[in-house]
Amino acid sequence: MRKNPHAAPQVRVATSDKLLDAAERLFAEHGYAAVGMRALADEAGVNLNAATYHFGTKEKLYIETFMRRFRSVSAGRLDRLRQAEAKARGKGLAVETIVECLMRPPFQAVLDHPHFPALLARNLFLPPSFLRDILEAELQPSLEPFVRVLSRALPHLPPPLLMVRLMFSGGSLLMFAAHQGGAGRREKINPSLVEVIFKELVRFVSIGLRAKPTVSASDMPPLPLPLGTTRV
Amino acid sequence: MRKNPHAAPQVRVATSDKLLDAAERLFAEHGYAAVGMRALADEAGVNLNAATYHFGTKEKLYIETFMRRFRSVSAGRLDRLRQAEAKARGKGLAVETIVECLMRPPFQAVLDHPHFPALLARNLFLPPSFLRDILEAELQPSLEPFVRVLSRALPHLPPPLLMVRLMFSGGSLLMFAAHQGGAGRREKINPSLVEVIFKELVRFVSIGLRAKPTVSASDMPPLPLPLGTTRV
DNA sequence: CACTAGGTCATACGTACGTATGAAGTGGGC
DNA sequence: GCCCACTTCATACGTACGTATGACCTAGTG
Repeated sequence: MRKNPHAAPQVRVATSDKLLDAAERLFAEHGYAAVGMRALADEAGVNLNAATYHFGTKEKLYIETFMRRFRSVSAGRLDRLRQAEAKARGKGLAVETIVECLMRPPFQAVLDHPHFPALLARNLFLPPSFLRDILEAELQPSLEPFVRVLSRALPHLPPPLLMVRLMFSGGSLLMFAAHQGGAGRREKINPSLVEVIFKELVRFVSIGLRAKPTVSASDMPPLPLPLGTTRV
Repeated sequence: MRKNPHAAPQVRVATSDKLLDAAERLFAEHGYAAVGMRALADEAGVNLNAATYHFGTKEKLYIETFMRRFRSVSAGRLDRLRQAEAKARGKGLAVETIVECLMRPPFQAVLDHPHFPALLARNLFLPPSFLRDILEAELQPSLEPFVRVLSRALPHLPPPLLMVRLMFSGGSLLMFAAHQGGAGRREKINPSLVEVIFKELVRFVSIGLRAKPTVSASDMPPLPLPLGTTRV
């Protein structure tokens, strides 16, 4: 039972949510292996056994911690893209528009959730092994539509080169996230500047994507989609 | 004793080097906290106590593991920059030249040492707390000369904007490294393509750096050097 | 009221951790 | 041949880990 419907509705947070929030803080800061169940329980203010009860194992808690944010970013991206396509009414989308759809949701999440950036960098760059297949399975379909519309917007860019440049673009976003992220003592970027930086990011990436290719398609064999996670 | 001193001098690797190599493999793959001293000793084929004897603590071994690669990359960068400056004989350097000096050494290290990319991504994005100050102290002086020559090459770019774009650029490199890195089952990029990709990286970054700024210097307060490590 | 299911609790299990200790082995210089 | 500093070894210490167990508490339901 969660809450007496007649009592004053003073915020009564479910134990599992307390755990997810605490896990986000600690896992983002220190990584999966460095955080123990006792530290998690203490941070959440719940019993040691609560995590096992609600999530089964530490691994499942970790996965859920990341996935609840990841899913909402993916959904936001596809939403924006669909809206932009509806608005364009069949005409092709501009590169800037596509890049904005791609980058705004994670960028916003970085600003909304102070620990999301580290969580993102941790799991996109160097996920623990048990997360990799799960992540890849979620990542691929959420990116495929963007690759599709981008190759329409950039018909002269050989697809493998598009992939490489998208990889670079993702790195730029992730680097901002990593820099912005965390609760450490490094000064964050002035909040009034983040919109400027976002526009710069979109610009930096769009210009790079649009650069005239120096190699022809025939010089470049197809590449696997290079946007997934590092396989370490 | 392992070997007759009169026998053929089949490679006799020092224990401390065996440990550093094993540590590079394991730490890169799994991270600091996830690797135990026993796993390290086994991987290196040495006694459990060897790491403590040669390095003092696990933390010091980790630091040395990363720093021996990091130092050589930093030195390579400064070497190249100095050579380019000597060659230019006082004339300013082209952005492409500077970017090439900056990116070639880490790029080469990524190709030479299969575990360097993961090590790099791990420690630049999400270093364990005990590494942060050490890393920052080494990073700052090795990057300052590049910032200096870049602001000369891009006099119309407000310095804070240069910083932001350098952050994006570092992300692009790191993303390539992270993707290339690791011994996992993800297929690596075809070796014959890496030079093409490097040229693309330099091009992508140089074009982005050179883009005409959309904000004026006055709209942008100075930013701290945003190239260091994430503070999580 | 008793019963039940969902949730929380203290406690304990076996294992693995990083490090310390001191003995044993090693090769170079005399 | 012997000494010596250096290195390697087996073993053990105390602590922390992830998880399991079963008692207890707390509504909601008849």
